[in-house]
Amino acid sequence: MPTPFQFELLHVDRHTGARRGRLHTPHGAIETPVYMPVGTQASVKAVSPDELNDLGAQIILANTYHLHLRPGEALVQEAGGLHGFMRWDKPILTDSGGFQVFSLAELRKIKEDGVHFQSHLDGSKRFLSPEVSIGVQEKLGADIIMQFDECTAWPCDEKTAEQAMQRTLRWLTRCLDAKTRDDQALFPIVQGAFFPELRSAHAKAVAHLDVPGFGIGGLSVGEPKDVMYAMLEQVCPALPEDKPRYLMGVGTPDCHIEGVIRGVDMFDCVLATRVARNGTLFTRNGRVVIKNAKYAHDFGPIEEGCDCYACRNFSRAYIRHLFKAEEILGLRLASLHNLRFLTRQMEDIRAAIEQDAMVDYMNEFYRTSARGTW
RNA sequence: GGAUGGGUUCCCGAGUGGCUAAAGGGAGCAGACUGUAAAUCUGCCGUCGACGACUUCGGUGGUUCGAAUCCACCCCCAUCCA
Repeated sequence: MPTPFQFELLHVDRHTGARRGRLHTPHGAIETPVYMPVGTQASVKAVSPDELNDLGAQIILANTYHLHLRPGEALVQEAGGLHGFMRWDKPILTDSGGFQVFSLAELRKIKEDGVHFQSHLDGSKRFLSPEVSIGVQEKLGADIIMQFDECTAWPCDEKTAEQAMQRTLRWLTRCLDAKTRDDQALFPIVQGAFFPELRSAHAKAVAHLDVPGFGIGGLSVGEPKDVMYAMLEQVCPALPEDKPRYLMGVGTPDCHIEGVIRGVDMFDCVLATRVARNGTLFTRNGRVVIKNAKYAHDFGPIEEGCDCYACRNFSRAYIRHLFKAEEILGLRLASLHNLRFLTRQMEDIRAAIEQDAMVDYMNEFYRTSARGTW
């Protein structure tokens, strides 16, 4: 019986170093590399837990800040935690609210003690700190919880980056001190913006800690992809091999591949579901904007050979019609397809790593959808 | 037959002498979206050899330096009265 949150490194691709692993949690094991759908408000938008299960999702995210505001962690706890509340019995990861420090920039004020927010719902003043975030996350009851961090923007000057990094480090100590449950895994988050020295320094500063895994934050916030990849090359080698690495907020299929070959094990991203709701579909040949007139008479599936519910049953022409007519089924089908696309991508990546064939997988990927397509 | 109100760019609908190729909305077309304030947001939307030119506001003729806007006649639509 594996110890809680044990990470088994099952295989490393001989040519790229891509990792095939298994992370144990109280709600089951997660095969890595993994893509984790995002359900900010305890719901992956437009998709039911059964559907997530059917398309192969292993773990989903929820958000501390949003659930703290509504319905409040006390209610979720009363419902039996997130698992009981949203009827998802596989692993859940909650983000700490750190990203909202970044994305709700106009509505917050950062201090050493914590961050004062003005609620986007009713304008009321709210406060989030390492202690508050951990307290909320313990009530929400996810399997993996994240430290409260300070995420910086692109571009970012070095002084700001270092201050945010140092603060994130100090906040980590407070998060670890505030933590009381031992059935939840707390991941530190590596910051450092786009400065290689800061990135590796931060990674080294947390690498020795007795924590079950690591988040890599502050990336894919607008910087060129090559910059992000360069940062991963600083961070991953500095982290212990026997712990999972979670690249937060990424992303696109090509970023997943580039992340995996640099040693990333876990990814999450709203892109697939957001873009789906806006009518963009992922295919092996790149994005398909289904609303475009050229699909009006296209009676083939979104993607030939795709095993998702949408592709098995409906045509591009029909889904385009649903979007034009603003029928809710359209965005549901698109969401199901994109989520299946990414979960299948990870299934394929895992299989490729096991056979030391990650290079072949990558070459085939870039053959059908050239760099820049995404 | 009479009265009244109307006919505006694909549709609806502002505009009543120059600042009007003509508000606004819809439709249409295209783009964006990476730890979700997002079923959202942005752009285009008369034509062209396009920082300029040309053609448009039911039709014809007229007034005027200048008209979708004023005048005359005609055509059509709606409602009401006979």
